[in-house]
Amino acid sequence: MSHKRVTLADVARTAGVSSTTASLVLSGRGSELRISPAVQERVRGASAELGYRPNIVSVGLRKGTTRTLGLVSDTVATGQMAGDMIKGAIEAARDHGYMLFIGETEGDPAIESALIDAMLDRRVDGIMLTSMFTRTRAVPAALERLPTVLLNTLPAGPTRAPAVVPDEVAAGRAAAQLLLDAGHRDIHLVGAGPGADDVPPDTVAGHERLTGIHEVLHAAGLEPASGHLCDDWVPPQGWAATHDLLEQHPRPRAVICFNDRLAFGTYQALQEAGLRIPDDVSVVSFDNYPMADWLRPGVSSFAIPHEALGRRAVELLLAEIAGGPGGPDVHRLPVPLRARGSVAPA
Amino acid sequence: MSHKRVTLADVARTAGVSSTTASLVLSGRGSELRISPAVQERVRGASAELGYRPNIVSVGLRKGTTRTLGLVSDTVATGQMAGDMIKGAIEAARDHGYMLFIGETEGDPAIESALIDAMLDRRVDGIMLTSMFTRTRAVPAALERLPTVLLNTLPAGPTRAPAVVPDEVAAGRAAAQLLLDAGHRDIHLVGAGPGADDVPPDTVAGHERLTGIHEVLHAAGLEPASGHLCDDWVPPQGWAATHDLLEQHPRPRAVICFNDRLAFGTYQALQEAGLRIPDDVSVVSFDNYPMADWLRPGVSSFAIPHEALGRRAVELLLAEIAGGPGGPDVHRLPVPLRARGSVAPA
DNA sequence: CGGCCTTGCTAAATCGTGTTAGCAAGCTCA
DNA sequence: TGAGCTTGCTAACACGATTTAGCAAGGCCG
Repeated sequence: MSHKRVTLADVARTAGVSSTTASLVLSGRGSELRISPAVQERVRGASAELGYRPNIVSVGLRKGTTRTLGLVSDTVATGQMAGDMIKGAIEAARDHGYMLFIGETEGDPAIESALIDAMLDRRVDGIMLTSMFTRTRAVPAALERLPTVLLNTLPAGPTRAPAVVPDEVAAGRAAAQLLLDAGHRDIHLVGAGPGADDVPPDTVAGHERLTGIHEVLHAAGLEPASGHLCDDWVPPQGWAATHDLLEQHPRPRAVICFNDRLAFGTYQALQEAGLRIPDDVSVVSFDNYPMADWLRPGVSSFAIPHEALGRRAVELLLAEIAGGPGGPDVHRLPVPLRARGSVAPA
Repeated sequence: MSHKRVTLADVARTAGVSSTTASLVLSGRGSELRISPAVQERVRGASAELGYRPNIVSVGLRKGTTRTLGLVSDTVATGQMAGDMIKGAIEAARDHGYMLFIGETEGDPAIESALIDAMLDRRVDGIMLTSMFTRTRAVPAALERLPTVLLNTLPAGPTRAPAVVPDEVAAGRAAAQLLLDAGHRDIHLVGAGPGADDVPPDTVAGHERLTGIHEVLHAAGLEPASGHLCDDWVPPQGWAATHDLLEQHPRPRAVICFNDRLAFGTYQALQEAGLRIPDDVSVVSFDNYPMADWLRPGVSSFAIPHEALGRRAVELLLAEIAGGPGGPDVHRLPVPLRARGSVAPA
């Protein structure tokens, strides 16, 4: 608290002009309003010399804009996904001179509402509504008049807000195609399937990945060789599902796991059964967690572009703030394959 | 933009009083300054009826306090650790009516400096300097006059800022003691050791855990049976280190892995060598990643209290903001054991 | 010579709140 | 009865920027 921050009035005094003049010069409207080049130079010099930085709080009061965005998430503690998505958002925001408030609702509507209020109290210029697993949700009424973007989330009802999500259907198609191209015909599913409705509740990813897989298999005149629904996609369930699979089909040749944690369980079960990857069984998976690299051999996995999702959401939000159209478009980002050693020809 | 937000002046007008009176009543100084109960009631009624919420930007300009904190991290994308620590900080902040700016430096001093400036521009009330792996760092001069707390980080030089870190020495002691209590005498180390200086550079956790392990072993008249330094604590290195270990000692009985990712690699190598956990080998580890639960059997691991660290940092910061002492104390939080099935009697 | 335009700058209002100083009315009391 | 006190409230300024309106000086022109 000792040193006071240098204020616009200080700059003006040093340059020997009024603070109006200083403000005009520093906001670039100097020439437009006929401030002489000599004075402009003096103001800029004083500003640089004193190390002047405008007080954004004051600007916020005057202009109603705070160069601040809010990110409302259901949880930020879901490992890599959360981290990368937030990282992308933070970086994109910083690139444009914005800062990010981050809040967490734990799925509680009361907390969410309080959080949104807290952000509105601080006059954020826009808000991103995020979920750490892709899902569908309604947009709170309070946000219909503030620039808003849905991140990793699809709107439940009609809304002005655009959405940014990974293109999971395409990823599902690519996963099935990858195995078909390797010559496999009997493709087992761990995590969801075999029917189109055999997916964990409330998860968009499961539904869309399965849709893509079905599309490609049907086009080739095939059905999944088997499907094993898991309601929580963690290694123990992947292990159990693969265990079931092996009882019905002792020598599977190709498995699609619905994410890398399931794949971890699948690896454990296959290895305990004495089956080698990829020589005996080919495995392909989704998410591209760090774990995909740590399994032996690494599992080929489709990488959700978390960082790009966060980045794109910020860019859409800034466009909306700048007065862009901001239609309720759904932006689907590609989910590229990270090939490792888990797929071999049939 | 359509509906204007309701302002203090609106409340005052509705209640038929001056905005001074409304301000006094709503800030609780009404009785102190002899506003009659009847008027106080009217003001509060009007405020509730209109749904008045003070404009924090304006308050910030007037009082210089924004009810906002900054969290400056080297990276937020390091999985669970980052997420939980940030989650703890966010929740503690919210509990006290504060919001959190989160920024990421990627270890670049220029970005860090720009980030701190951006937060100062927005008049944060205090800043937390965080690292996602425990390390030592200097406090930028710009922060010596703003309330500051180091989170998961120790100060390199003299500073006013207190620090919050996990008590890694105690965790190291407890790990060694756990194996000694189970009757083990030959204890192998994967990730660091055997000598006190055999630690990855710049990591406080490695150094302190090793110190604790040494303390307990020495007190029992023992030395580590072997030590295997890994410069990056990831599964492939854990696998390689354990591979080395098995060449020197084909039948190890007890292993301390310096984190769960190393333990993952150790599991892989032990299982490939046909050794069973815990019947043949006991394994204990640190960090308590989700992965610790996913290994079969789960690995007993010392849990870094990430959420508590974040929470405590916010509490210290708020105490400092409230004018507390804010001495340069180092707060060490306990690192409790999460026992699973990876340790058996010798 | 008086009205009008241009040039180059500034005074003052504004955003929404907190805070200091003080005012009007009624009461007390010598 | 009038000085002084209490009660209950408000006017006005401050925070630090932006923005609107406008002023003074000089030149031009009929």
